[in-house]
Amino acid sequence: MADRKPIESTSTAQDPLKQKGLSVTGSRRKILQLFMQQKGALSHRDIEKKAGAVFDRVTIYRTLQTFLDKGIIHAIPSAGNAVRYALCQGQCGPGHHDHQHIHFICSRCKHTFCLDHSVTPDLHLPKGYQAQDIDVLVKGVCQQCSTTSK
Amino acid sequence: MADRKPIESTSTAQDPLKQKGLSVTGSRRKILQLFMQQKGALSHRDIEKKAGAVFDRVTIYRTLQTFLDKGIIHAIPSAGNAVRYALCQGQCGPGHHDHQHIHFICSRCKHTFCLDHSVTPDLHLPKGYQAQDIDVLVKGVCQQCSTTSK
DNA sequence: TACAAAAAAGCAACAAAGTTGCAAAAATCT
DNA sequence: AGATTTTTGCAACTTTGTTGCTTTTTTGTA
Ligand SMILES: [Mn+2]
Ligand SMILES: [Mn+2]
Ligand SMILES: [Zn+2]
Ligand SMILES: [Zn+2]
Repeated sequence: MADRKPIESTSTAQDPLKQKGLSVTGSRRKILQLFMQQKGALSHRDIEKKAGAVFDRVTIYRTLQTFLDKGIIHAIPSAGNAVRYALCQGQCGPGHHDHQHIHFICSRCKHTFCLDHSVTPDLHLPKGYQAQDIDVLVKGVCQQCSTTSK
Repeated sequence: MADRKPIESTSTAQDPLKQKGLSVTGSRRKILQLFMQQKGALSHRDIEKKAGAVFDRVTIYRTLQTFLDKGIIHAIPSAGNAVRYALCQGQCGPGHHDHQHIHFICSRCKHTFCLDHSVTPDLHLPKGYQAQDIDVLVKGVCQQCSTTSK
């Protein structure tokens, strides 16, 4: 007896990963935790840095893909080559994402935020175009940056 | 005399490149032409393929950057790693882009379109957030794909 | 038209981002 | 605790994007 401590599970069944039907591993725990500790969205690169050199790059890619598949995180498009990811709010699940909020990209601090209480507006599309999914990206100055300094 | 044919210039001054203050070169001509022949948006990759192996990859990157700077094309964000580009409509210029249209990404044919006569809607943002620029991305089925077949 | 100056293209080398197959390790199930 | 399934790490590779430098092309001017 004495040590063993498989992965440090609080109780057992109410693990958020378990609930989504995922096995609980160190990298998944850590990456999920990073998202939860974070106000803004994270890129693959951000995670690599924040996690330290503990996990392989490939593991991070695969974990992000798994989280996407299970409806735990969603991808936020970007010009430039830096897709970012953020936690889903609740109605998402395996193979099914449903987001109605706006994404805000601060041109000062460069962070990306989910504006959780915003709603994507109704759009008028030309005849023949059928919308399935809408992403609204707003670039500007975030709350933090517009109050802090200048 | 006989041949020389510097770059095949129709008349001289009314070249769209000249008008934007750019020198006229083979790659700029060709790439601009590709955009004009095209209904949808083009990625760097698309251009590489359509241009054949005539131009160096680096030249294409630099040409795209130049066109962006001069307000000739605009970048369309994307999840996944494939930023696309499309011609600007007119009010754009050096260091200044102003677009009010919606971008439509067809999940069937995978093409990206500028919906030129659409308008980005007014948004209600939380207090403290100041919008500078808005991108609306709609994923769905395009006109072509929704009439053609099925 | 010819020449000098300025700009762009091509090349090479590199950096960053993303993918795949496979063997070892860890998590789960019984 | 042991067998089974899943995930991880590693290596090798592809794709995408960047930078410095030299050669070539374009442009403006004589
Ligand atoms: Mn979001
Ligand atoms: Mn457009
Ligand atoms: Zn900010
Ligand atoms: Zn289509």
